Amino acid sequence: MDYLDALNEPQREAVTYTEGPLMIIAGAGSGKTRVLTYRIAYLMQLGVEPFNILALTFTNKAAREMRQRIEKVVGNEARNLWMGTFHSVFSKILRIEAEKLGYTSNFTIYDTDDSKSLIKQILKELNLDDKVYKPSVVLNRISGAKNRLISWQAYINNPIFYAEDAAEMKPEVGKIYKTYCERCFQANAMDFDDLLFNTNVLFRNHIDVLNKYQHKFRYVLIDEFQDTNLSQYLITKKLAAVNQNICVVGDDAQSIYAFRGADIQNILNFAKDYPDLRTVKLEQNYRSTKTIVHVANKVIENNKDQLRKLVWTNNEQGALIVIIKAATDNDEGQQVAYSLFEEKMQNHYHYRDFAILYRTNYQSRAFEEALRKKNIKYKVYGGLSFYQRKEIKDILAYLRFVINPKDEEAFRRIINFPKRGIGETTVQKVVVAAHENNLSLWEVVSQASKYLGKGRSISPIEDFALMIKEFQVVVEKKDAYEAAFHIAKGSGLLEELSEDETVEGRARRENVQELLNAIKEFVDNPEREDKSLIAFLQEVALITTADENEGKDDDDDYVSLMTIHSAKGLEFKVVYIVGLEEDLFPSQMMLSSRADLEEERRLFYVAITRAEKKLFISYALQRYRFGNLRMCEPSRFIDEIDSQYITTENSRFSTLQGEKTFTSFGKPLVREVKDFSPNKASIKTYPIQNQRSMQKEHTPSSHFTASNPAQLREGMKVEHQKFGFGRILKIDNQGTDKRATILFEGVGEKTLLLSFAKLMIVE
DNA sequence: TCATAGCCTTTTTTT
DNA sequence: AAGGCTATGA
Repeated sequence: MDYLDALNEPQREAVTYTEGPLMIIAGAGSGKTRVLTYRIAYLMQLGVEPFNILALTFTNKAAREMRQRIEKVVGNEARNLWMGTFHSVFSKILRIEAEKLGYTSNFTIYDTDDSKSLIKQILKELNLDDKVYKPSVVLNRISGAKNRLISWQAYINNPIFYAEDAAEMKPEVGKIYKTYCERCFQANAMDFDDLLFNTNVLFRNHIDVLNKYQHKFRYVLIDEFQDTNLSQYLITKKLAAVNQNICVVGDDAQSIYAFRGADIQNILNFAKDYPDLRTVKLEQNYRSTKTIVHVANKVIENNKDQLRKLVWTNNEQGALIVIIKAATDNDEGQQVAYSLFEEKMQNHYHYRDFAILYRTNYQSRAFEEALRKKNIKYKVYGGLSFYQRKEIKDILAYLRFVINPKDEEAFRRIINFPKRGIGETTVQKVVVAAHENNLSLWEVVSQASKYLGKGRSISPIEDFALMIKEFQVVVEKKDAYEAAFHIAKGSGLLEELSEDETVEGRARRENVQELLNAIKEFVDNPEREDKSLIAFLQEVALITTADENEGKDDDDDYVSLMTIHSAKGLEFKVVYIVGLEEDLFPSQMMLSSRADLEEERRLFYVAITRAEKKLFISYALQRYRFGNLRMCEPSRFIDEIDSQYITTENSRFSTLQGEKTFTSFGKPLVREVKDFSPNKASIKTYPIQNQRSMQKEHTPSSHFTASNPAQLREGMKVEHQKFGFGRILKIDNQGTDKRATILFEGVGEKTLLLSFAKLMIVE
């Protein structure tokens, strides 16, 4: 245990104080992961069996990394630790105990899309307007209730909730909640929140089960405690009730998931639940320069709700924080790319030492373009996950349905895809028959002649039922990979894709192949005990973008582009926090819905503290948002930074002042910057040839329509700002809109509205 | 049942 | 800018 010598005093205590409740307040960069790793290793070296330790992390990735690090200290015994996210650990337990709750162990996990589509379905049935009851808003409300352990029964019986909903003109939310839960149950499905909610129900109603796990998990650890919700906290509290060996690690200053039900009060109130709680504060930062630590502290000081602690460091003073002012979002991209390259050259850094962090995913575009132009390798994290792609979801839906034929969302997805002549009317008939006879959709479909009588639509339905039954036999007999391959082929999905010879089509086929490979890997992994298709589907349902394509790159030297949320837990030598504009960061949603900005500020704090050596902050004065150009004001957060730590010397912004000719999209433009004081900047850009628009006042625009739509003809080669080169396949002329279907190289077909499309004729 | 023109909405972060 | 939804006609 010589690793103890390398730790500072509070760190050592955090590792070795093993008996009784412990709270570790770990400031940013204070060596939290190290402490957690050693703590678990230490426990094991004291003789605690790995299967008696439960460690809950925030992401699957964090769990995997920690397991590897522990393995380095204690060897492959670490494999037997119970370690993972709340959702993954308790979905496994629920699978074992499913019958006790009236589910079967092959239950489906509904993702957010499934939940939303089910809500849409329910709205239709209840005759409610989905513009008033926006599915995402309704789901949020339901999710919030579940996370606070408010059942639909409690919700309906509580006049306060009804009043709240009525005040928002949505009095029927309670009814939707009820129906939603009933339908999930009928479908033998749980959504993300159910995994936690039902675990609570299980432990409440089945004391014997609770006892079993209480004795099994002698030591419980929770990482990122500030981001747990009430439902999660109560689970762990119950589990730790016997042994009282609960250790939570967190930092209230980094609580950034309130929108998902995380409750910062959990960490603020923890001491009340455990009077003999031991608290350890890790306040020495080993990651960042003095400048960065100072600035971070200063920013977070503006929040009222917090535990007292002072993060400090012995590291060097370090460089000042550089503010980059840009004219437009594209200019911001270029300046950041330029600065990043300079920084790399001057300091002999690698690309992997850099991160560009933004508030929303769509902001990545400008940076991708600029980096690509400079031949800088980058990787965008987040956005659309592999498992959210249509072709993947289609296959998964087939697999889900074969495993759990009650899965209504999967049913709706596959019943007529690939097309087999079962339209909406027929599906409606099935639904009605199912309701009348109190059966599941599958029960009706599998005995179609009995419940649907005669009719034109009956034979395709019978064919469908036969196909699924055959798949079920295959799943029984073969391993997960062979079964999945058989289903992909037998369903007609592979054939459907094989007809598509566009670039996109080929990419889809590759994705399907990759999914099949993933299943094969799953089956071939010797460390895995449960190789069933059910196990695979459960794991896949809980995979997030942060967990994907680990170590699949031949070359891992690239700049990381991601949202601030997904940057939590990571560190980079040089960090660019971009898009620091009012309405964007802090987000407009926060500005309008809540008076205080504390969570947005914590988000800024998290972003700042990712940086080790140097921090850049950038903002643009004009930006495309929701399809149109807006003027932006610099974020109030910039003003909150201690001005003695700021420099703007690197900014190229001053060079934009006055009139300047530059090119955009191949054409020369004049840009005129009149006034660039932060609050009143005005920038105009116009095409140089167009004399008339130069004389006229017009809306500021950094782009212009390069081609008159009237000049476009089918067969022409064109260039689009975003999609690159393409050829016009077809122009539709009817109606008020003109649009063109264009095949873009490497992108596939896009249909664009010509009055908006920024197309340039190439030949 | 299916394809499509035209209209309408979107408008944050993610297990 | 782009995707979803609906009415319409084949």
